[in-house]
Amino acid sequence: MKATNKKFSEQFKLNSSDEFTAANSRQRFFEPRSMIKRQGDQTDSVFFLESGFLALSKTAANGRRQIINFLFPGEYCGITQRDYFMCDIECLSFTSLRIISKDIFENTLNNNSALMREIYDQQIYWNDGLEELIFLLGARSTEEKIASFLIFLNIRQYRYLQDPLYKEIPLSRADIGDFLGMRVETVSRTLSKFRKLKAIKSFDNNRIKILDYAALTKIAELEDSWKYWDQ
Amino acid sequence: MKATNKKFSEQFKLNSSDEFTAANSRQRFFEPRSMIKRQGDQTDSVFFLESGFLALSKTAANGRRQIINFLFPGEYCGITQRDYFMCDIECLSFTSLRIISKDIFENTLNNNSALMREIYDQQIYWNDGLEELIFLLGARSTEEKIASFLIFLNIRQYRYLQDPLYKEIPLSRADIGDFLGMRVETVSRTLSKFRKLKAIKSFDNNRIKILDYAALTKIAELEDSWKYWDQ
DNA sequence: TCGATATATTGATCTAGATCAATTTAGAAA
DNA sequence: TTTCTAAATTGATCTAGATCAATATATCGA
Repeated sequence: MKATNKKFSEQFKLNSSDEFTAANSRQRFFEPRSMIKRQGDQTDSVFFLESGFLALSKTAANGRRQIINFLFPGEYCGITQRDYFMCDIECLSFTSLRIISKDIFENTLNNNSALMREIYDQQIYWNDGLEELIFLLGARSTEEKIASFLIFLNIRQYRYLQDPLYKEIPLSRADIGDFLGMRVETVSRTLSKFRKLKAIKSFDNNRIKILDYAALTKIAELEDSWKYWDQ
Repeated sequence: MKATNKKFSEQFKLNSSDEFTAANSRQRFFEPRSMIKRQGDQTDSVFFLESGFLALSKTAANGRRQIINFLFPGEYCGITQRDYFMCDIECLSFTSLRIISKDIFENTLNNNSALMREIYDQQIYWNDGLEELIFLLGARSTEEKIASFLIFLNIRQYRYLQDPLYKEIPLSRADIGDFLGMRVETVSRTLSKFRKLKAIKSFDNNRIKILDYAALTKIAELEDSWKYWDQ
């Protein structure tokens, strides 16, 4: 696995994946829109995303779905104190995943302080991001949310878009709405408006290109804190 | 400090605070509503909350305030990869705080794997909570949000309410609104409604007692995942 | 104790965004 | 290619919750 994963770990400086080899974990591939785990499943394994994009989402009893966050290559998921997953873990694109049993993950962590430190740091980073999201989902209008979201995705995707392997994450209007807490119609209307303003263009299927970054930033009323995402 | 803090660390099984003594940190006391840090301040220290309750909040350019989360005794705050705080850190009650310089915190962490593990675990727990919050703030109606919030606070406060030192967190209607993303009037109206249903009663100042837990749970449409908070 | 000031409650409107509905456009299958 | 099905767009209403406004209640200082 060290060999097959080398490209990603080198390119994105993700060393920790090297700790998990064919000997103590297994690799699996998924098609777009397939489910890796469902909410309520036991948290018996931890996942390392080698390539592709994931969405973590939870569907309420009334049928409304909330996307909690997106996962990018080089990130771990399934690290929790819960006994059961609170989210569906869903593939948005073709995905290559390393599956590590919870026990082995815990053991490796306890015996390798460098890895512990690395995953600890990633956890802090993830935390910072979740706080930003709570702010985004809270006190903001629809237009601000969508503008912020487009910038957010653009920044987080940036390094992958340099790679010929990757295209934009294929998100439906419903996905965007389920993330930002609004209906598809509202998403569509807002995107149409941005299109008329020449701030974005959409092409192919579900792909959005930002034409006027400054205009979007202005609509989003983004402030200093967002520079956190910019690396 | 080991001595003065003994009561809390014993009672709530918070050992890690013992790592930070008068020799490598300092204790400070705050009045309700005082600001410990403001958004934009440098992240030069980490805080350990010995007693009291804190709110982390961010105010947008347009004046709207979003409370990101609440902090309870025994929790750390200020652990971030950011150079500047994205939140105000505000006291909701009388507060006793241990202030640890970032450098010392980092050093101690790197030289003490048990402490690293403990803070790592707390970070995971915090993370789980943030994901729950994103769901709460997202796809839910006003009544669901407020009912969920009351239960959420009740559960998280439970162990402190056993202690004669503590009363309910003194939250204004504005605080609740800034957390759940609604206006004071809406909070007030919804609480009045719950009061008429005999689901809650309010007394003293800002204090709310749940009379009919089952009714609130029903309104909140809470599901399994919330048992996570219940410990 | 009595004002003075801040917060909570309740009522009357207004509006952003949800909901309902009708096309249009895209993608997949034959 | 044509046909079928799903997603996106656009328009017409409706409504939950915001906003505006008027008391009421609580807190604090003199």
